[in-house]
Amino acid sequence: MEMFNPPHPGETLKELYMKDYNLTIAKLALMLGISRKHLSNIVNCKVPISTEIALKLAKCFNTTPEIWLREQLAYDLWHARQTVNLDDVKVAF
Amino acid sequence: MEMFNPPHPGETLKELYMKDYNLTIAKLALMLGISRKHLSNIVNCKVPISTEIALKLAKCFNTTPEIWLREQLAYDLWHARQTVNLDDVKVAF
DNA sequence: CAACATTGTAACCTATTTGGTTACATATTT
DNA sequence: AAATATGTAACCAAATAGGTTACAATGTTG
Repeated sequence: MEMFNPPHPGETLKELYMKDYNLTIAKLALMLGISRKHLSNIVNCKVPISTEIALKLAKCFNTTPEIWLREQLAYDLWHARQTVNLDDVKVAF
Repeated sequence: MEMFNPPHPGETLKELYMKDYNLTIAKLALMLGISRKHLSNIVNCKVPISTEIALKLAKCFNTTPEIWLREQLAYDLWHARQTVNLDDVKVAF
């Protein structure tokens, strides 16, 4: 159970990939075939990376789609822990 | 990249957990605090396990939520690969 | 067999999410 | 100053997650 707020994969995309390849949001959006607005929302951590977009990133940057989705999963899970109430869930033993 | 259709986590839930603990769909739904219909859809592989439900399963069966979500991820990814068209995605190098 | 428990599913509903377009104002570079 | 790049608002559409209620079809068991 992670103690600290894991990074949003959009941050990784921006800092580790777009920076290295000198890609603007507008250029990369075109390359991926998604809207500039949506990519902007991704790199600003406003929306999650979907399975479909993970596949596109994977092809574009020659990664696995899993690295994007596992980072998204960690991010989502951390935030869900802060909000989901489990008090009424019964334990099975 | 997995060659074969990975199992839906609902199958695991049914075969490995509900069977062991002798839980019916109706009983477990109550314990988790979700509707019987929704749990039925999960164990019949009709709908995915959400982050929230993974947290509930984790508390109920004393697992990590990750085991449910990673299995879901593998399932989703495999199916997305069969449908998402990546032909128009440009490679960044 | 009769009674009961369990299940799948249909019909319906609501809120949220994913993604798009267009337009405009603000940065940031050159 | 001109050109480029960005954030974001106002829209919109399709899909998703999850709920309720009701009913028919199973299984199970006294």
